[in-house]
Amino acid sequence: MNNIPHSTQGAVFQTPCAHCPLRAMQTFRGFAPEELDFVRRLKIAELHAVAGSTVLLEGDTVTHLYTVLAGWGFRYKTLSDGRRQILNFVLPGDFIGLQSSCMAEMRHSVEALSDVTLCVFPRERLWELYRDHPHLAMDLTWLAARQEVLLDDNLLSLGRRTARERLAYLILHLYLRAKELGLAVGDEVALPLTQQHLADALGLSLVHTNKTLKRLTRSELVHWRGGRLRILDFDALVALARYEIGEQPPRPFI
Amino acid sequence: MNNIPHSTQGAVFQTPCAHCPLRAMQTFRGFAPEELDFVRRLKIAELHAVAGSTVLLEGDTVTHLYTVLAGWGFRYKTLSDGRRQILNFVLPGDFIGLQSSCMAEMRHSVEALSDVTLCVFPRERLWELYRDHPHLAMDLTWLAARQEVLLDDNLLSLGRRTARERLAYLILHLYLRAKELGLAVGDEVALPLTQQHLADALGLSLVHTNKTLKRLTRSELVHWRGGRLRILDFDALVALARYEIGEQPPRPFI
DNA sequence: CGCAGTTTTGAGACTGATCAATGCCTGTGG
DNA sequence: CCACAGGCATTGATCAGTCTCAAAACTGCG
Repeated sequence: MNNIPHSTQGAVFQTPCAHCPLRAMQTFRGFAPEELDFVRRLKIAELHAVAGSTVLLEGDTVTHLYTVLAGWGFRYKTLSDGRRQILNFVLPGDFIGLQSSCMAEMRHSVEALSDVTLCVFPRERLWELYRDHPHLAMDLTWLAARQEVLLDDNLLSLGRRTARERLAYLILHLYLRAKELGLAVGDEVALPLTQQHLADALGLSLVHTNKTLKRLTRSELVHWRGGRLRILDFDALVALARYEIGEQPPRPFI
Repeated sequence: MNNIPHSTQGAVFQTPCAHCPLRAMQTFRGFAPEELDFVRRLKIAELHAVAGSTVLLEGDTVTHLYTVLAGWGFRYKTLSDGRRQILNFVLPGDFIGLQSSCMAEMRHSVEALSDVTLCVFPRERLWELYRDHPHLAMDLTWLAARQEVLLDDNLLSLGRRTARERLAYLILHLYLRAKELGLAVGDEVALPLTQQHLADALGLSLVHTNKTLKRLTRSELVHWRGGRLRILDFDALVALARYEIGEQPPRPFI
């Protein structure tokens, strides 16, 4: 009982829900006391995934649901010959694993980009949430709907934007999401990505991604050095990407 | 009161929920009596959209939710210069408009491909559904999660498949969805699409789509004539597209 | 210092885009 | 019954964007 090992999926809650770092943020909506209480009891563990590790694997049968507490990750799928497509990036507040409730097997994988902390919820207790906390249930739907909006945007990008526009779009997207979570310092963010990740998210080759990024750098729109992204000309990026800035009411999370 | 006009959005329910054509299908799960009763009262109208008409427009503030009862449509987004991307196709049983519950404005449009019949639900009563019918609430989440799975697949296609593979994938996807709904006769389906629609769904130009389709026809994989699609070599298509056939439990719908 | 992973660069090949016609149906009006 | 218009499908020629291959230059780290 004593001397609990420092395992990846320990029984110890390093982060009590009452002091959830997400709740402190302005972007996220607060909980009613009884909701907080329920979520606290729903959380059965905290998972620490090391940078580069696979959190979920396509084909797995998953019995847990996760909320990202801290860190960056990405969802991806691969074709049988190894071609990989990053579907989107996973940031704090994102809910992972809902798909497993409608598909027998996981249809995508999730990998940690940085060290990632996740709250773990047992899938079989999801029913309790729906039964006793309709408000939280709506929040889950809200999160799913938001995912869909992001995927739609991405689809438009892959289908109809040129490489340059696509990269500008992705950069803005990442920057704005990071900023929303307070991860940006002025016009600068630390992105734990390699250009290979960008390429796989953009549906481009590594080489062409590099050349495109170089062009964006040379025209003084952005600056990318060793994982630090700096937005030099926000408006020009927005124009280039034809970025639509969508207003959102405060986000829920679980 | 008599002589009710044959309006697009009449107050008359041509299709009572008790005899919903979807319920008769094997793919869809049944309702408990009280659920059926609730949904029946939730449905406030039936909308008939003529082929080619716009059902929902990006930027609109939408106050209704819809279930497709019959017909084909598609969701799409456009860039400010007119480039259009079809996000996915909408078939009977699909639920439309959930996104509006998290975004102030619609982030995509929906257009009818054939004449389409939709059940109309008021958005503001969604809360009642969550509060009183947790089972239906889970169904909604299920539907949203399934959407996400489809979008993920699509994203992989646009990002990493070649034109040929992409087309094979889309054709299989459409065929299997139609078949699931009993819209296929043997290896043949009537698809109310032009090649322009295919192109916009695939992220390709019209010309290249045509040439690619021609190649698929010449190699005896499919046959496409005036809106009729015929699968000539299913296995070869599956292999070409690297199509993953995912098993699904019986679908819910609202 | 040397390695492994990443970024950068150049050259050439190829996929898919664009432009420009032409052909093919189907419905309409004379 | 024919002429014609409008929407779609088809084709060829050329062009541009992106990919692949190959190699070199960097970077952080043990």
